[in-house]
Amino acid sequence: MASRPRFWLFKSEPSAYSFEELQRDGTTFWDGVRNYQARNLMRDQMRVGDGVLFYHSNAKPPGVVGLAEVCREAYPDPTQFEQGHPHQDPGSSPEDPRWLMVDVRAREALGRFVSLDELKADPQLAEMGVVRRGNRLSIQPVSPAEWRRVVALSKRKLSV
DNA sequence: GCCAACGTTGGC
DNA sequence: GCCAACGTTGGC
Repeated sequence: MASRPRFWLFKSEPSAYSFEELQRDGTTFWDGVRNYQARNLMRDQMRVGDGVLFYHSNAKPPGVVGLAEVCREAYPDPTQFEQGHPHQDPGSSPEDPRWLMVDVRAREALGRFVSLDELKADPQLAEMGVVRRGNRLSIQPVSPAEWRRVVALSKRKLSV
């Protein structure tokens, strides 16, 4: 079988669920993904132990705040069946669930916050999904080199 | 608040 | 199957 991604970037709006909350909770279920591409990545590629860059979107500034890992593989997202839930999907049924989620567990916070500006400015990260304009995918594969680079940046003093 | 990017929906 | 309309994302 071909190699699969072992690292991911998960976007979350900190006003909805922040990395600090994940650290407090320890683990959480990643409900609410309603995009087929992101669902397929979870279903087909994501495995327990995969690394997760926790990214704060719609934040000031946006950027990567911490590390986490997948701790349970894809299973049905119950919110799709909840009456009146904002993520309810009347077209999905428990017999054939359309939407899945994984569980994630907090690892450590990064040495420091690595902003989107800094990711964009780094030539080694030019191919990273999150720096590309218009990329709205909330779950993205990250290469091993990109993972190492982001972690390395977080351990380095911010050059001004 | 603006708006570009992009996914989804539905008429045809 | 095309594509215009619409809704959402998310940086700025």
